[in-house]
Amino acid sequence: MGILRKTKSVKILLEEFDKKSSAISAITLVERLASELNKTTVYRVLDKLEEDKVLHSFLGKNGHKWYAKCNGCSVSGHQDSHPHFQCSDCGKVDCLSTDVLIPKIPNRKVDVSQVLLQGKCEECYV
Amino acid sequence: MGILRKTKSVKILLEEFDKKSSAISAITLVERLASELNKTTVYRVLDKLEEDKVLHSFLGKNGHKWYAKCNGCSVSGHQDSHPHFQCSDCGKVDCLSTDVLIPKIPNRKVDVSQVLLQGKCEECYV
DNA sequence: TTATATTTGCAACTCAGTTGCATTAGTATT
DNA sequence: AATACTAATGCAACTGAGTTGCAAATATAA
Ligand SMILES: [Mn+2]
Ligand SMILES: [Mn+2]
Ligand SMILES: [Zn+2]
Ligand SMILES: [Zn+2]
Repeated sequence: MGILRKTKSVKILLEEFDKKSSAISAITLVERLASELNKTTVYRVLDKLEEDKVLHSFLGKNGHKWYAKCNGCSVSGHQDSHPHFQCSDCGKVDCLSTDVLIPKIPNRKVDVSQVLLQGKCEECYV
Repeated sequence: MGILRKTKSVKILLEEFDKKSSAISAITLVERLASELNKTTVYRVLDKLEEDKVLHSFLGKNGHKWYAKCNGCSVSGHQDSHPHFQCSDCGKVDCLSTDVLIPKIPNRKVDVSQVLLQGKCEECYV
């Protein structure tokens, strides 16, 4: 059922995602907000913001959870199947708008695709 | 430095991968072999078999570790950047030989790509 | 202002994976 | 075949991301 009330926790978390457009790991949010919010609350609010399609989540290269703002998404149409890029130098993670075409796989029906690219980001790329 | 000795543990683990060609999660191996091998040993031998390019690893949809036999890989040329497919029905995970083409990403240098597809496998696909 | 349900904090838990260390067992040498 | 050497193993304890149950706090509607 998602977010029902505009609580302090919701506002604090949304502010973090307004500050910059790149993705933020749950771990980072928990430690960055440790003085204001409880760990459990952070995880629970992130969950609900995802249900509400305000954020979307994916797994980074260690299998840890990352969240990013949904861009072209509404409740009617949710577009979270884009690739993500994690910089091996600075660790920054971004949503990519470039489409990765998944070819037809023989004898299989593909429903979901997760693409995580790694390399150097714009700032770290000499 | 990888595997140096042909121990009982190495043989037991390699047998599991000879039985069938699909990938096996570390969790499954730990519990399946619990009566013969210690959990720590399973993880350590898997690590070394990967160093030796006998196996390769990747993360499944929950961020848990999976291993599969390397097919066209030698020590000189290791090809582990193929896509993987996890069946949402039966849970089976396979290496795919179909190539997923990663387009050029503006201002970024892509070194590694992880592609995990989910859907129905050949047996579960009606 | 009161009533009600949602949200929060806390502490304890889960579980995949790791680490330190003493013991065991491959392997090469005699 | 016995010895010495070192890698590999088992065990127990640990780590850390994420979860759960429950009582207290707080947003919202009446
Ligand atoms: Mn994204
Ligand atoms: Mn594979
Ligand atoms: Zn970078
Ligand atoms: Zn299946």
